[in-house]
Amino acid sequence: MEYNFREIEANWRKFWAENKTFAAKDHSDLPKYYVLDMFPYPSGAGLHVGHPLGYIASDIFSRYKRAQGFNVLHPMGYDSFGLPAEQYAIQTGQHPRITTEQNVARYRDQLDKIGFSFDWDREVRTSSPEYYKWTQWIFKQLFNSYYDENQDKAVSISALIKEFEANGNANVKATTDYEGTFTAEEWNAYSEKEKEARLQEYRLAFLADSWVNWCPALGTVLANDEIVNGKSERGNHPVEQKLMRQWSMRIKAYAERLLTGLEGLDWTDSIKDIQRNWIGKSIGASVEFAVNDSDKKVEVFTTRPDTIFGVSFMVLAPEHPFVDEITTEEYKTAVEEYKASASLKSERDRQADVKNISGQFTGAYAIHPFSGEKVQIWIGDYVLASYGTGAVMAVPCGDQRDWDFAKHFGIEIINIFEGVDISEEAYTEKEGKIANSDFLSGLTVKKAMKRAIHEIETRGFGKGKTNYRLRDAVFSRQRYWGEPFPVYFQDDIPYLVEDDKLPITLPDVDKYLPTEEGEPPLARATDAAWGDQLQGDRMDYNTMPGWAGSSWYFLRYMDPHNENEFVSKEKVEYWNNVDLYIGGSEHATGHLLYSRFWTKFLYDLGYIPFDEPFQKMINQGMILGRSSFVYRTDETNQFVTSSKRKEFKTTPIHVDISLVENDILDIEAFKKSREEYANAEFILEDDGTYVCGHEVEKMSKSKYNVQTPDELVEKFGADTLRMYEMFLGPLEQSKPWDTQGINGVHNFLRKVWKLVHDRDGNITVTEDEPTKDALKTLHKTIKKVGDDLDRFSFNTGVSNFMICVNELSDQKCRNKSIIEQFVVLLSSYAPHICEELWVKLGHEAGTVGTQPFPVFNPDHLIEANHKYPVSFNGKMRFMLELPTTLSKDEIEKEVLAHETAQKWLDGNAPKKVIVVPGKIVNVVI
RNA sequence: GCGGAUGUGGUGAAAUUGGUAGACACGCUAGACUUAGGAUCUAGUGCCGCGAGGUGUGUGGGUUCGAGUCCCUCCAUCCGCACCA
Repeated sequence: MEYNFREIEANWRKFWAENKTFAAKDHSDLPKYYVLDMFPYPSGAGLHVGHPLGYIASDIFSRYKRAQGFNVLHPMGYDSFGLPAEQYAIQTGQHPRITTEQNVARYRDQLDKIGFSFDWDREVRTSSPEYYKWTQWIFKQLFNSYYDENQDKAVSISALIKEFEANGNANVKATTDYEGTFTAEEWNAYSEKEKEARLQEYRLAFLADSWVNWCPALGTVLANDEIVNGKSERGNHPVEQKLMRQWSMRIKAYAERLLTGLEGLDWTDSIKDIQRNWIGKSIGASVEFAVNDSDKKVEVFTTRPDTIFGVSFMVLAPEHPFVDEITTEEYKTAVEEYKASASLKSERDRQADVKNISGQFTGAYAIHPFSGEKVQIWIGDYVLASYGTGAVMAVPCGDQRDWDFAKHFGIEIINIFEGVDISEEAYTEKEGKIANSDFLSGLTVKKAMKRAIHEIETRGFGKGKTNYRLRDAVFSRQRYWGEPFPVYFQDDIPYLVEDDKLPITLPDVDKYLPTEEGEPPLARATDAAWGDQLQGDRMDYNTMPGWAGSSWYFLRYMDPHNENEFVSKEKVEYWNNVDLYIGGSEHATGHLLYSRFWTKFLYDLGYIPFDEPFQKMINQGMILGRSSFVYRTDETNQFVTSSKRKEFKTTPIHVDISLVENDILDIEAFKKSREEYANAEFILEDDGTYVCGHEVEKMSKSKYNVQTPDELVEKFGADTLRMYEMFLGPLEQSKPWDTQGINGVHNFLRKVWKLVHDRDGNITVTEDEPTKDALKTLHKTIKKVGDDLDRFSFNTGVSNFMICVNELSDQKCRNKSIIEQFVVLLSSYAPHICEELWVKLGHEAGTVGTQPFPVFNPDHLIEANHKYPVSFNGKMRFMLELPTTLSKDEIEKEVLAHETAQKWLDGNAPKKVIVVPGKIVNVVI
């Protein structure tokens, strides 16, 4: 009887679903292990073979952990709010909910076919009201909180209001955009609107007029991480800066904790570096420079306060608010012109155009706070308005950009470094000694920094300061298919909807487009559509961004049906954070940063007992497509086979990979595939076949190189697909998809089947004592497979199974106990066939997954002899089998006595002989 | 420019602490068998050479009895950041 994978797999899928074999228990004496996949956006295209790669790895690992005696949480869900469903709705008028449901059903069907051990009773969908009720609830907590820098955590805003009422903001140290001070009397005299406006500057979720990335083509604002090279990540549309009243998240408050928290995480260095870079911490000082003949003070941020005596001019960003006020009459026109030309350049152009030095003197002077000397104030577009204070103190001797600027405009360059030549370029090393700098002269850079900050602080014109590049995250989108805000407006003041009114569900609209006035689609909803959800003058028309729902979904899996809390304390305390997270690295600055932020926030409020969501993370590589090409002649419209294409002028054309097998084109199918090919002519290989060319590219519909898991499951079975995806190479690496090798893996499973069956399907296992060889093979495999799983080396795991089966087959092993343990070992990789064989070997159905992982016994690997590779000067010359009991000297004697050794020695005595018992022998001559 | 990752046969790759480079698989070559099946079996397959042998892990150097692995140099590819003060 042949290995009938179709029947076997269908049966076991049904069995697992009916028996809820993989349901995770919320209460258990077993230790817990939480394995999580990044949940997918259910797109209309369905899954291709690249998507399940990580899911297969995490599934194997989950099954392995179960075998090791862990209570494993391994859930799956859908990040089901998003743009494609909405774009489709705009085109067709079909509600995105319907599209989404269809796509989810398709995904589920595809996932089910691969035999994952997900606990489907815990499925979450970010677009379901039961789920986004709690996304809205978390938003409310953020709105109701501010960041207290004294306690270094988020605290309820009501505490802040009390403090304002009692003492104003004099004693408050909070993360805020508000820089002024007010007394209790002033606060209490504020109108409600004024109070709320002030509070907005403290809340962690707040409404503010801010410069946002507006994408006209998508009709919405975007967060910084949603912009790649100045274009929208989705659709590659242009993005412009626009001042808009938007919801934002004060993620800046968590900058330091997001940075230091990385240290304890088992993530790749590259992702950690990307996050560090994104947060962009720099330590230095803020210093005020008084403007001559003015009461204005220009604040600058510098990382090199030690070089303050090297300041020979200052540069403001052209957009700096002081520019107009300080510019002297004489320079008004020139400054205006410069500002105008700078504003014409987009941020991106300004960044691209690094080599062109430009700037304009304002006519104004600043007073150096220490020397009291007058320094020129310039404007220049190399200073960015959005970073630091939008102004720099220019130290040309120590900063290359300042040096270039000074050279270009002929400004004095003061050298404050001892024994360093700065005539050709600036000295940017943070080493050496400071000179020519009053009280800093003679100090090392390090000491001078401390001293400078100390002096700046004691003399009262600045303070030590840490700056972050991380910007607050824009949190509203002008879209339909997202979470509505639990917010209504009364007299333009935002109010939160009460908890018992949550969720605020999406109202129906007539069109999924902005209104004529440019309001978001939700503004189209009639009062009737809002129903009794409507409060105040109007509801908030924005929806939340894609990352809202995904920032906390890993918590909901722990308690997915809880109607009273987002997660119960008891359950989150048991499951704790994610032990292993598998997903792509493309979320480095988006999802992975925002989840960490929300986790820390919920931790601060005492709702969860951990402040990092994902302890260990593995980023799987991308699976690339292997495109096939036919070559059409430019003039005669013939198709030329690959080897002869150089004889003609041809254009390569993508051909659907389903029409190609082993690079050979199915000519008849090709002719039928498109009308224009129906009468195509071919120039063939000499053997009469048409051979296609190929190239490795990203998998995409337009390149006709998409391989779906469905067809492979149909052809070879899920177990083969699972093992083949793992066999392709290391999980983290990107690799091309190539179906050619899948036969090898399929044959392996057939060999496994044949270990247990004869040709007629009879079970052939014997119950005698296992042979030494079989025990050695098995235990070698137990050790290697276990070690490989522990280091997530899934590809070498597959090789080890193959080696094991090859050896057992060679040994004609039919021993039941050996085969049973092998089946248990293999069951995490190929669960269907192993369940089937397990039952055939006489065990209860569905229990192979709960068998303990086989225990490695090193005794079985002990050998009487070792085959020593004997090298001369490091080059292996021959093998010599010797008893392992021999001493070093005895080994040396045996080796040198060997006739091949005599040949290589050629009568000479060896200079030295290195013997590593049980390993190698090396003779030096 | 800065930071990170990766470079090994025709292909995907392996080599976990420095110890037989290329396991395992694909592909290919030759043969066997035939209940013609995406079957199985045998032998071979890094490169050069009939062979003995030589040579070989991106380049060049170093440490070592011994280097894919450790150190230095350079090159290529990919990813992230980039006038960040």
